[in-house]
Amino acid sequence: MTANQSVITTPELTLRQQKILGLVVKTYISTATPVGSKALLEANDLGVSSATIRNEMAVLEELGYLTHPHTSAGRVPTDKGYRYFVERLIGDVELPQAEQNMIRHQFHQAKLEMSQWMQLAAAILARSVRSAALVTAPKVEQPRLRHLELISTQSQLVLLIVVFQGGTVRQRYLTLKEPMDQAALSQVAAKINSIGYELDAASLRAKLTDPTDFERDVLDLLMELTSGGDDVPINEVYRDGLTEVLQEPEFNKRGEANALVNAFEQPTFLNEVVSSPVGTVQVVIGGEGRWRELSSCSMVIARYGVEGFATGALGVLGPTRMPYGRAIGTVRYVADLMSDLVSDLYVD
Amino acid sequence: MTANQSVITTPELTLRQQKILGLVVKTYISTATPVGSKALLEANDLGVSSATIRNEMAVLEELGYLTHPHTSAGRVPTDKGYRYFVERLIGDVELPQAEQNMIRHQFHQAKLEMSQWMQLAAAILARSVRSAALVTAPKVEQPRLRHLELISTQSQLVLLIVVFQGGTVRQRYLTLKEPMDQAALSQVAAKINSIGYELDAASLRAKLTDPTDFERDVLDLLMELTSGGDDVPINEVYRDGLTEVLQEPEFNKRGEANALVNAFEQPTFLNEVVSSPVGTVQVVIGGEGRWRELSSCSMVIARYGVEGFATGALGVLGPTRMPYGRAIGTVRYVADLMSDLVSDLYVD
DNA sequence: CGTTAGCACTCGATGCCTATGACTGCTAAT
DNA sequence: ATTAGCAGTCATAGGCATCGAGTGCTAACG
Repeated sequence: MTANQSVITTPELTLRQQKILGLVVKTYISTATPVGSKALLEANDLGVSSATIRNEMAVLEELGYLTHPHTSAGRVPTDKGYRYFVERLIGDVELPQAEQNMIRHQFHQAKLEMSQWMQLAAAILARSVRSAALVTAPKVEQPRLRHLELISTQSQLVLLIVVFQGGTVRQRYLTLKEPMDQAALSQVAAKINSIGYELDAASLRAKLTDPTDFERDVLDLLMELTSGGDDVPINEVYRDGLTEVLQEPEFNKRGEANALVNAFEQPTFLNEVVSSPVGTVQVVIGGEGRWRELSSCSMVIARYGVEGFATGALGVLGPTRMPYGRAIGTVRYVADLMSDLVSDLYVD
Repeated sequence: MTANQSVITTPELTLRQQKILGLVVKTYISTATPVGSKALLEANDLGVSSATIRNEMAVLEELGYLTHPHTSAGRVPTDKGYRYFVERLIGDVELPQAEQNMIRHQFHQAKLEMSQWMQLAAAILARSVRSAALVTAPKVEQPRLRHLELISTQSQLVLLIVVFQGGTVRQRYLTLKEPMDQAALSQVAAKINSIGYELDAASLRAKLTDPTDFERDVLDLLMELTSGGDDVPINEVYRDGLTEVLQEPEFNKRGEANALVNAFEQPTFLNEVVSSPVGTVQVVIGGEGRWRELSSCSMVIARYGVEGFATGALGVLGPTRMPYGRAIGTVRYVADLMSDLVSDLYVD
């Protein structure tokens, strides 16, 4: 293997350049300061002098993988550099067995409740990757009715509670056009329960012939609740680790910190991931594509759950200077764990 | 009324001192820079010269109501100064009618769902006070059973869903010691539903004679869910406005910002308020008492709901340099609104 | 031709100095 | 009791020299 021979399908980078790029990325990720040729040489055993490294770095800069903050500073990876690192140089990202066990153990110890698991998942992601973590609740695709309850409150207000197959519960209040007592409400509920058991809202509507006005209202509400629509439960998001990630030096600057906090509070970017299949981990570096504001942030996200049945999203949000290996490994492992849980619990 | 005659029961401060203290607090709150004697004089029509104001300020400083960041700077209120301001000088804190209407209007426009109202309450608080807002879900004291559902999933796991009077829903998974099919589960659920309707968990246990092992497990879980215990739904907290409040100049310093973000993510201070009755607004300045870390933060919090039945907490968290008048007025108004909602919906 | 030693150069960071000016605190006069 | 006047204080900002990490270039080397 000669020096300028390239691996895989990367005609433009020599092996040595790859090695140097990888080392720069790794060093910068762990030290947070621009890395110079000399420092790189001292910490790692490359067979060459600092001058050679400087030359290679200059080439890597010309190719767009590295930059300089200013003339007399060391090199810093560009987004393209990180991207190359993630795609080709990162190697094995699987979590060590010991950590996998630890995580699995924590899940087994938690109380048997979805919300606890999601909170736990967020905590694990945050601590393991040292970044902000987000987990959304799994969303059932075609929820089938399990049980419906109509509860009268005062002032012509009725509380509707629906339990769907798999245990999703939704509730909503409903105003009555004319008063009804609890007995009448229970009767309607019983009727819908018997007709609609294990049906989705559309089938239920088709099957319920000649509904009263009130029954029609209830059905409309059911449709609305199951279609999802715009009321995607933005609150059903579990978060952790914001404090820790704000410690990172890149968030000294006011603007960067704000962009991060904003994204964390309004994680619209999680919708990005809906297009990808369950099980694949997506890496967005420096707010590629849209997400201009997140220029100094990266995210590693994945969907979890059972495709076509119930899926959610989870991931981490941190500086571009993120430990991508750990992040990808942890996100993948936790997503797989959560998928198993969903498959155990929701699919019956 | 002579100049050194005091109002109410404040023997130590003359009227003029009160006026000056009030002006200093107000000016500092709106400008965020230490206020000097001259600036104070120019903006307000006091009948005296700057030298007199300086003398009075020196007295106020000696009494502990004001400080100096350094010799050549203007005055800044101390926590004691803010406290005095809030207790005695603040005057009318009721929101103007127009704002009340606007807020009420927004509540009427929202979808009829408790979670939406809480999110809305947080949003209104955050925007109106320009600080971070927190709202916790109302917690029912002695929840009575409305409906219980047992749903079999694979792998000897049962999902238990309970609907309580008033619409609170809790769910939890339960492991079976030996397999049971859905029919058997439904039978148990039906039995508990018929016996326990409108009972609290303790009464239900008393009434259910000779329970099977599985029934006992279900009852234990019910007790655990209703006693609240340590699993106070820390996730059932609605938040808003963190981004905005982080813009305030006091959070330029890393440490202060972190303390705030921490408190916002883990709002243990909301437990502080459980001792106070519904309807009273509590003001904690500069992390008085415990909350040492929150030395540059203040909070204005209140409980809402129906005493002894279902109550939650809400409030705002911001810099000590907080518009206390608006904060108290808004928190009170929103808390009252939420109390009305709870009373309409939960009490039947 | 790739590699290397050596060296001039760049530029942020640091420290020191000197205004500048906003305020105070004091004193003496009113 | 109040006020005008003034000396004194101290954070802030700008100017300037120093330092040093790190680069880019050139010439020499194998």
